[in-house]
Amino acid sequence: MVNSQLGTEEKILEAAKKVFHRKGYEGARMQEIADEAGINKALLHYYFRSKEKLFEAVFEDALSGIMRLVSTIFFSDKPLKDKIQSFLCSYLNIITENSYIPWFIINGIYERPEQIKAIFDKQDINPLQLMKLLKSQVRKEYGVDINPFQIWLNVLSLSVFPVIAKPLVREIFRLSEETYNQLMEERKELVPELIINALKAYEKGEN
Amino acid sequence: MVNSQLGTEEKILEAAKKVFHRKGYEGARMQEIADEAGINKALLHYYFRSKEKLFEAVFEDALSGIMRLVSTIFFSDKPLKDKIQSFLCSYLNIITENSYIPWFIINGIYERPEQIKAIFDKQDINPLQLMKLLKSQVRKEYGVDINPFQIWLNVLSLSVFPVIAKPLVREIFRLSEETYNQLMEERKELVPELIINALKAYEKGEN
DNA sequence: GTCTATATTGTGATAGAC
DNA sequence: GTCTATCACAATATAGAC
Repeated sequence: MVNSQLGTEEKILEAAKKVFHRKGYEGARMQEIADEAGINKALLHYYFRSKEKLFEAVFEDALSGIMRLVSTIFFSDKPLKDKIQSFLCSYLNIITENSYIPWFIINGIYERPEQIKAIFDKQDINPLQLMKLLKSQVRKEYGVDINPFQIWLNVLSLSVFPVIAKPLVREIFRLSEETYNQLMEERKELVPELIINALKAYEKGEN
Repeated sequence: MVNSQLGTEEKILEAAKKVFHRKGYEGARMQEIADEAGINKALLHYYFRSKEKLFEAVFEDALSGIMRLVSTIFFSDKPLKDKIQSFLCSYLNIITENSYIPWFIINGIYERPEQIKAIFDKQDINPLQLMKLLKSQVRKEYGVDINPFQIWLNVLSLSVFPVIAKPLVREIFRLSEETYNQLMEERKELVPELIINALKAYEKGEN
């Protein structure tokens, strides 16, 4: 049950986030969202018309959140290593309270590719700008020319995958919640070093 | 429509793979599987009794495939870098024809945690054995003591995430299928180097 | 705006003929 | 073993009272 201080629309949105984040579009049930919000199904349709529209609102919220985080950090003027570390820390802290979001976003494009593509088209942040910046920053700080998409894939992979695969990895190796969180904590140092080391190695190889 | 040379049970299983891999449990429809197999719904139940059981067969197949690949490569006696590279190459080649499998497996534990845990319990390969081997191999080859889980997380992250996130990344940056595949091809060299560089850097730092 | 009741369709599963 | 027909129920969505 969601905080009853909120207006009805907000209550619905908060409930919908909880359910969609956890179950995805196909797995989510309007009834469950209504229960979670402490209202009945009819009101969901009164405010959002359809499951599809409600999902859209939830997805847009999650997407804009992560995009805002990325652009705030990576369009700043800190050294690259600091950016990567800030991103990782902020990301992991957000995820602590909302660990289903990364899966939810990736899952979205598998479940509803057309709808999600339309949502992306509405975003105003230009991701190619970020790649340009990344490329020039690497050239300036490390004196090497590297495909920025590869660096970005590395950053995302090392940051996001361990969060998404957490339930699976925990099950495979029988790791406690605590043990796994400890691993993630260590990665806040380890991942930036890994990526920067690679750039430095490249730097030496080039000269 | 699946190859009509196969027996009915095999036809069903192949059709079920196609549909479940692509849509997951919740998104899949028994009707669609029947159509894909060129038979009717009743036969699905005749052979597999329920959607749950059919899903179980498909999931076990996918899981045992990837586990067999991992253990074949990592329990061999090649140098670590060769193992990582072999894994990445084999993995990416398999994925080329079956690009939904990584998502399907991770998604499974979000959609059906209890069922998937039971399937894991039936697997006979011991993953902790692999971590022990990894740890001792790193100590022998690089003279450093590192938490093998971190190394393994890095290998998996850098190999698997770019496959899972492919539809999303392609959409965000408007990359063609061809361009993205080219990126992946480059990673067959890039990723092993990245991981090995990190170990070498650690080696120097320790001495 | 919010509720109850209901329409409508989708979907897993089974019965029973052949 | 395979099919058609159908059940039983779940799920989205709407009608209409208050």
